[in-house]
Amino acid sequence: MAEETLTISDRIQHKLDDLTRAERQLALSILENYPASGLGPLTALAKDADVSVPTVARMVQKLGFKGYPEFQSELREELRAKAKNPIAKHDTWAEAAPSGHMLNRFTDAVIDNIRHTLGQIDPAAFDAACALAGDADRHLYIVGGRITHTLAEYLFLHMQVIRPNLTHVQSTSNSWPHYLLNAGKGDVFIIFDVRRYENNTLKLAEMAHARGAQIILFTDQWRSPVHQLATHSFSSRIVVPSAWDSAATTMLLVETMVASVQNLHWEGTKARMEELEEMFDQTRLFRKFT
Amino acid sequence: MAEETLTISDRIQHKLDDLTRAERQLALSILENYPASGLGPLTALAKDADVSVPTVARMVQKLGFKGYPEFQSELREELRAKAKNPIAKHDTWAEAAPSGHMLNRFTDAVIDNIRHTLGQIDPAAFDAACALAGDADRHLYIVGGRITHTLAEYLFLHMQVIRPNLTHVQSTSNSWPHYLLNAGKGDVFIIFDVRRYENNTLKLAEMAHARGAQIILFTDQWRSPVHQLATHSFSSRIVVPSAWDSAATTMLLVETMVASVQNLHWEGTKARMEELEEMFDQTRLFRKFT
DNA sequence: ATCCATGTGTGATAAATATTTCACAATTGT
DNA sequence: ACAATTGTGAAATATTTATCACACATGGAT
Repeated sequence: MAEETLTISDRIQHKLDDLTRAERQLALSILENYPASGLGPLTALAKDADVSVPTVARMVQKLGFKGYPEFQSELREELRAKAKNPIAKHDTWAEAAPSGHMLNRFTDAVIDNIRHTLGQIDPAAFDAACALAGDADRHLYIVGGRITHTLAEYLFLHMQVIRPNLTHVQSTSNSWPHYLLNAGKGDVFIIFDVRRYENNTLKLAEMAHARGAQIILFTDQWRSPVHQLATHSFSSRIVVPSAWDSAATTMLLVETMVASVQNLHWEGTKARMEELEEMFDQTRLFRKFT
Repeated sequence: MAEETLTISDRIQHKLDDLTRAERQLALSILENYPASGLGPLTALAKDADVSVPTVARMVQKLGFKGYPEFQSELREELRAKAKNPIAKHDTWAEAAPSGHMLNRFTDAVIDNIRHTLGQIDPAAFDAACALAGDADRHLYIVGGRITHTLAEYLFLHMQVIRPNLTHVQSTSNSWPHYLLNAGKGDVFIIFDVRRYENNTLKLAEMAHARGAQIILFTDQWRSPVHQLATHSFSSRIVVPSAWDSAATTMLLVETMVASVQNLHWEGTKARMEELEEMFDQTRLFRKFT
């Protein structure tokens, strides 16, 4: 139960009555633009609140801090905590499980990854990338590595329904140079490369780039070296409590891209989907819906 | 347009390419819990990012600040401005995009899916499933369908490092009956089946079940018919604003399972991972870390 | 394989700032 | 007028910042 839910702001307000005139003036000034002003030097705060330096020093100790540095440090800690969970309602996700259960720890990390990742994405770049990916006049190559080829294939399977003229390339295979023979200016490569970044993928990207193709890169927070060649690159945070990295956030981006591209060409997509349905019916691949 | 819209966060990201390895590490650490960590003393920041003091000093100047104090002061100014501005909408994920943007709509849906899915999972069943999946005495078959085989393979690739004695089966291939010849009592099948549920997958599940194998099923909220044969089944919510369903939540469950199983057998996994690393080094598949 | 340029950490140090505390005078309200 | 509060100016301390020289590692080039 060591959980300290009292913010410094709360503590100040609570003590407001015990403070003297100048101290109250100072306290209110701190609350005025909280917490920024408390994070500057003591002198600046004093001038800002129009009180003297000793008044600040006195009040901070009156509030129970050992000194101004400690006060600041706790303010920062509070800020940290606040930035971490703006939607902290769900401290557990699998409510039946203890909060230390892997289900909750892992999900926490993934949600956090999503938040960080989305916060850093430039929507204009994303839209531009979707437009490129949806342009059927350009041949689209989708490239994945040892692990990421599963994501690449997932994207490929969906894009296949949306548009023609695309190829799935696995950078770890030794057949990819053949594909590049036909690639050229105006074509688009969607490349997946997360750590550990693969040599083959980089080589492939270099060749594609040399031929004038555009590159859309999905990578991680440390960014594959391919990003220097890429027209658009999107980096996901991928850290989770595991010996491996998480692909969930990248998957989210991929699916969002599919949804966006599909929106751009809804008429065509619809027709293609219906054709596909019909073919599935004929092959009896799926169960009739019951 | 005297409006200074460039946040320090933006500036850092923009300059990310010009930074060296240690500097980038520092920059990412700053962004990690922004802006709190940048408001503490330089020394603390250096320790936090695990870089040396001069590195911090060098980088802030590289970013165009006269010194660390100036950097901090601008950070505080930014925080002040942000707190003043009431248009801090926390209901969007990609803050730069309008709330109606696909990035935000899609992410909303996925988070919602995760919440619903996790809320309905029985942790005991999950743990039991992980124990089964980690039991190297039982042969493990991982089965996916037309789309889901990408998830199946993702799971397979990771489990392969954790334990021996496993096979990836694609239910849409016509070679799967051969695999079943060897399957028997005590073996485990992890099966992925989401709508539209595949006939082949059901048949495979029936045969596996008839031979006394245990089945762990990953399916969607409407549950594949396989669930009647399954020892444990986990259903994800998969609805998103798209013509397709989302696999992101299922991916989350899969990754969590990998992390859990890995925990059960950490010693063995560690040894296998090190062997794998060594083999990778020899094949030069990956770039050395720069 | 060897060498070189680059980047990085260490430890030390000087300079700059910040904090804390004094004593005392000025102010204020009672 | 008294007691409490506050500001002033200053000084002592403590901390922080900015550099430096140097050793060491690394990756790339020859």
